[in-house]
Amino acid sequence: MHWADVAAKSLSHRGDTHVISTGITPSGEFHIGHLREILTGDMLARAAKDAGLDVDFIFIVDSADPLRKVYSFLGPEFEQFIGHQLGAIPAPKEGDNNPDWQRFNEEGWTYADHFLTPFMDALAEIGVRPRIVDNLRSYQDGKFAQQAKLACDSADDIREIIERVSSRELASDWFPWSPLDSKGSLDGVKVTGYEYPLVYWIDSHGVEGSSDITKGQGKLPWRIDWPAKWSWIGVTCEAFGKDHGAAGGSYATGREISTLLGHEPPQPLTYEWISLRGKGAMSSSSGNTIGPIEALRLVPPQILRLLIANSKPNKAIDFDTGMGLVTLADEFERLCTRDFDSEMSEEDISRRKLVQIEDAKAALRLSMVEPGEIAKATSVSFRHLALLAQTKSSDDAIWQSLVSSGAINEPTKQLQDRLERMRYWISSEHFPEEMRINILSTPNEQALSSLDDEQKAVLKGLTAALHNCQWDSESIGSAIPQAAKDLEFSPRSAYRAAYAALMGLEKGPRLAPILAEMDKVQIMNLLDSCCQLV
RNA sequence: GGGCCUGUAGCUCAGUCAGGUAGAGCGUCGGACUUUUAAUCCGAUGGUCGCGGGUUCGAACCCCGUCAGGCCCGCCA
Repeated sequence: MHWADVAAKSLSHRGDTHVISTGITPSGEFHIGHLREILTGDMLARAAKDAGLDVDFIFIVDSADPLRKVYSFLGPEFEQFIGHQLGAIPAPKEGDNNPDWQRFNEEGWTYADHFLTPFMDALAEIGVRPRIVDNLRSYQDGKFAQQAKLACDSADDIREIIERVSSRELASDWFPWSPLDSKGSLDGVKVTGYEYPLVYWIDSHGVEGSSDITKGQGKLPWRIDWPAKWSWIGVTCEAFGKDHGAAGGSYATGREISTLLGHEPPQPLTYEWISLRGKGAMSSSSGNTIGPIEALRLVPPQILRLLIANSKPNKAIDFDTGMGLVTLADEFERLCTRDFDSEMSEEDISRRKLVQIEDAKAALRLSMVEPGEIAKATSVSFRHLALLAQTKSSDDAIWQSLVSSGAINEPTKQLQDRLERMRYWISSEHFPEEMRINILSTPNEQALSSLDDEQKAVLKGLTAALHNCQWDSESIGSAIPQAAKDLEFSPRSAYRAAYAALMGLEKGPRLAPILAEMDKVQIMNLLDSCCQLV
């Protein structure tokens, strides 16, 4: 059974109504690692709905978290906001990346909005539409009031849980509430007393004050904030990264604190990280990232979904924006054309085979942008489209080629969309070299020397034929095989010779349309030089 | 130091929970397509299941140990 269906089935044993949650801190540019968080949750939510459960899928935006430091993508003026909540400070402004006070004051446009909005747009395109829970607003609206009171009343119990489970010692003045100081920062504030609903404090400037825990004048520390959310929202299942999932991590303390707060801990689903192939783990601060938005400009959303659907959550994904993406995309096409039901009804099918077919079927179902959407193959592989996009200058020429070869009747919107992404991909640094069409500028002697006498002879005839040939795709296309036929050889020898001379390869893509797009004089010079060498 | 995850074909991974003849895709190789050849179709190739013990009629799977990689026990998807 597919991992999402397994998890959904396990959820069904707990009850019929579920709140499946995910959460991310909008501290910087989102990357596809974050996409795994939310897609894991989305797929689980869909699987649970398919299993007949009543599901509310939510995305908690941790806008109450403080700015930790002045990241490399921020202007120096952000120094003043360290420790301030992401949903309460201005966004970086285009240009100098310093705080955009104007938009902040006029529209209330915050740091959190700035990073969240493009991510939400990408999510919509990928078919993920969770209910958004803004954490800062929830605090301000008093949603945390009851849990915050319980936590502060049980400060000693919570301290005991965290110290025991994470085997870490808490400071003597530790308190389960982080008040905002006189300047709006959560850093360097010492709690001096508590009398519901007020927490008394003294800040790093020596200022004293009080914080009302029912009105969001501060927040719960992360390890309590999380279970408190589970409690007031009623979360029954949450997908989270392996960092939270390890023994002693925040889930381990969270589940005990959750019980203390009177809420049954949610069913966990821990997932592994995504790294960029050859570049190690994704990290916003090192700039080693690829955003969901950029990934979407390369491939259609279904393929991004397949990336997640195809890997069990506990498997690390090494995201490859080069050949790996071609393989993934072609696999998606293949899945679309398969008839799973007839495959499964085959006689004498092994249990192992059956599992494989089931998983493939489920992965495809979960890869659809719209739940329940029927997969339709485009009948044009990524590989083939990459080739066409490189050899034809206009889109119309590509559709013409595909129609005349019988691959399609007309360019669908899906195909047009795919071609657009393909053209962007080809122009990007991610496009793999081995897919790129390269016509040599000087002869490749090694490739030429591998030709046999027959092929060498054909090369000369071919060169002569092309000299006299009209320079269009059709004429070139007939001149190449004809050169071999004139010498009573198989057309294959002409192609073999042409690839060796023009590209230094044994085989390659359709030559005629490529040559037709190129300068005849340049090609003929290359071929003439080759003829002199053989 | 304590704990979690991962290790299966050249590559990406199923299969481990409920032990029963080692699987898929990609790649590679071969064939077919005689004006196309990175396409498509057909076929083949490929693994001491990290290593060592144990339990069992039987172990990739269960148990013990061990090696390697990643991660957690401040913050992090």
